[in-house]
Amino acid sequence: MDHAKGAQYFGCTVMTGELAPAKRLDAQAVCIMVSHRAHVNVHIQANDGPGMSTEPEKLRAPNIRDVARLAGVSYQTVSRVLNNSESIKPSTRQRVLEVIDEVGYRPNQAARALVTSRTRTIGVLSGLTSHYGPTTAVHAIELAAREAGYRLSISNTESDYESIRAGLDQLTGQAVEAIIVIAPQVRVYDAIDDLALTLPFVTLDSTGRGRHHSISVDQYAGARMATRHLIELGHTEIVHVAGPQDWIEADARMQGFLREINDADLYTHPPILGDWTAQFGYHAGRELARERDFTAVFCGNDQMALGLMHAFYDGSVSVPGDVSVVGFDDIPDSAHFLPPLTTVRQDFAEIGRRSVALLVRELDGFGDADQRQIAPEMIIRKSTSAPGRMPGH
Amino acid sequence: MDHAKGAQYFGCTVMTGELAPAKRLDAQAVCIMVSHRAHVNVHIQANDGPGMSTEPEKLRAPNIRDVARLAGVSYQTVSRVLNNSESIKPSTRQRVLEVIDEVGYRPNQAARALVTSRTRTIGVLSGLTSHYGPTTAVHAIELAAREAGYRLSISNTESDYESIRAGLDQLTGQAVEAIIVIAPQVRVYDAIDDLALTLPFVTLDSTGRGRHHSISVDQYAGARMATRHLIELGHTEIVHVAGPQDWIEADARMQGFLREINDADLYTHPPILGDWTAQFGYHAGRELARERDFTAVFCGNDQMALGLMHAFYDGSVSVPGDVSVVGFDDIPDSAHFLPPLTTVRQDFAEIGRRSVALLVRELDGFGDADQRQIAPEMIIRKSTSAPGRMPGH
DNA sequence: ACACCAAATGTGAACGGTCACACGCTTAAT
DNA sequence: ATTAAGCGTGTGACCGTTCACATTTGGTGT
Repeated sequence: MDHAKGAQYFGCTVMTGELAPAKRLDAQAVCIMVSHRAHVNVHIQANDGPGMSTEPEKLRAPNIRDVARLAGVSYQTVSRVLNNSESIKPSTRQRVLEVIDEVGYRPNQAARALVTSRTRTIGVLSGLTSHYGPTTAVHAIELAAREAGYRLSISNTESDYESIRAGLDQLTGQAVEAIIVIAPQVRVYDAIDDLALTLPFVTLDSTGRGRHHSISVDQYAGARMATRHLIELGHTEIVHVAGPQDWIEADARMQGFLREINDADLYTHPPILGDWTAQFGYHAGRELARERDFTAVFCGNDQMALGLMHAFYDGSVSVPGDVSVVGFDDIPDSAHFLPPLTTVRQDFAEIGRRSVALLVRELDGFGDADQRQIAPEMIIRKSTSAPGRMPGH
Repeated sequence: MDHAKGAQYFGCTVMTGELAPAKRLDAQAVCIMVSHRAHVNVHIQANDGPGMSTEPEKLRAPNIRDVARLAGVSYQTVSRVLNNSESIKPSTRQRVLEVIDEVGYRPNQAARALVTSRTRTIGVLSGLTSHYGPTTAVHAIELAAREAGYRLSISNTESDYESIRAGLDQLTGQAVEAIIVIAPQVRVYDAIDDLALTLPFVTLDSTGRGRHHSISVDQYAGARMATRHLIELGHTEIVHVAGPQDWIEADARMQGFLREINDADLYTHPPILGDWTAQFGYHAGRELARERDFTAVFCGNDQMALGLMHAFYDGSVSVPGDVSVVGFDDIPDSAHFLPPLTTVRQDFAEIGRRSVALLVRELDGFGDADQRQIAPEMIIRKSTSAPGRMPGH
């Protein structure tokens, strides 16, 4: 015999009469009341949507036992229907589903999580979420996760160690089942190590350093492609405007650049370390426009290339007439820069999708996980040409 | 007397000997075992971080009762400490906190949500999450929500009714306590109405239509500012390249434009309806470059302005020499377009913050909620000048 | 008619917290 | 001395679901 106080059902208080204050009506009595109430409820619902908003009393959403009573089965049977159990007679399943639909029953995720200790949540630790790359990846991740029956918990972070650690802490505190790290900074690894993270996680970087999973577009290869493109056009004096030193991607791109320069036996201009912004690109461009001891610039991303070209325009340095410029990322706008930017495209959405696939396979034990490195693609537009030649139009 | 099977504590199986298979050790016995285990655990932890990863058995995280036993208090006392209850002796609190720290206890959110029926989650329904505006807003929302002790659940959506409805459905299914809608499309309202949404929600649009909360930068005013700027420069033939018709913001901007044109008694060029992308702006620009029956263009956003200027460049239409161009949003890159774009800045982060503040006040009953409309700001750069005048440099 | 097996369904406990209330111990007021 | 009030703490029930196991049902072989 189970107990309760007040016994509110679908917003209707059922008085318990002579019973002690903390006693619930016995099962039979409730059953009768409930049938009645449910009937009323169905009517309300017809005019009023699934909510029971018009009832004045504090309302209570229907639960699995309510459904069970109305369908004339046990709560366990309802649970089995919800979990697509094999051993349910089709007619029973049908009836239960009808009731579920009728009363607008939604399973309580918290209760489910509590007993299964599975939250079906993937945590995303992301830095610079307002930039194109991370943003696109997160979007793809959300879609893929939903597809696989997971939800997302996103934690934005600054690049300092404390913030990263706090972010990870927040996620684990929410009992996420896996983590995707899109804050590809060196310090992330320290934080992960320090927390002795035991759940599956993926980082979206290209180094493959450490024994953890990582999925990414091959930054190193992309940088080599970009640099080789310039070399093949005939450039021998190439400057690299790089991303922040503590970003893994920035480092990988710089390594690719240096390798290619080295292989071609060219003079190595010291790279300029930037912060990914167009603003920085502009400042760098102002400086560079003064020197002019180069004929091409490889920028760590498209935004910096944009700022750079702006500064070159202001300084009457023609692109690509005087100087060729290559970017990285291929953000949607870069096709419309002036001149349209030659750049290296990376498929952010794809890495998002793959990282989810990988984690889901780890968590649920099935699904496909493909190879890890994704090839970048060289997009040749109008910001590059052979050195010394005037622009195409 | 409470019961359990197998009684695993911190990953160590405690054999129950003669007891029936489903009986837990009595409290006293567990207490002893636990003290021992906890001791071991503390040692492990010192080398190994808070996790108990090295234990071979299936592990179980410490719960409130484990903490209570180790601290020599009841679980209720621990609960009170967790919830910052007033009536706890400082020394007791201290002791409990020490144990919590020692064993690395984290409260189980699912259990808490189950009993309180509060998830402390705010749902975000967002369309086009990869665009600058929504993205920036979401980022700010995440920060503000975390600040206020809420987490986010994000659902991305297409612009069709079914997708919007599915998104809302997903969020309510997760029992979010409130919803922020950043998919400011007309159909959103239909979906909201149809679902008879009973929880607090905010839309980030400027119409203030309906009786719900909405927080936004005043799009209408912004569009008027932009248009007036052109008029004041002396333009009389102004074209508007608008956003998609079903976007509330696009409509508001168009209304502002039309109003200003009307007030100045100018000829009304029929607006061109676009899709926010630079690509569309380019196509529109190709067409417009052919006509040339105007001297200025007001674009619904910066991206379209970018594409437009690209097309103008290709068509040898000088900006601002032949045609002035104004954008909307002031994305970070627009200061480095060629020419740098005159545009209307709106503070996406601020609307994100305010919407959270509003909801938190509604949910928790305190906090400050400021006025709803936020003033946009006119940013004058180099893409506008008086008609017929040659570009500034 | 019988036991017997599989399929379909039901029962009790548990998950890890919070809430309402009860209880014991001081201290101040009668 | 007796009672009242209040602080600090403990107890039992409950939130809504799933799990392990128990029980019923219907069909079959002998």
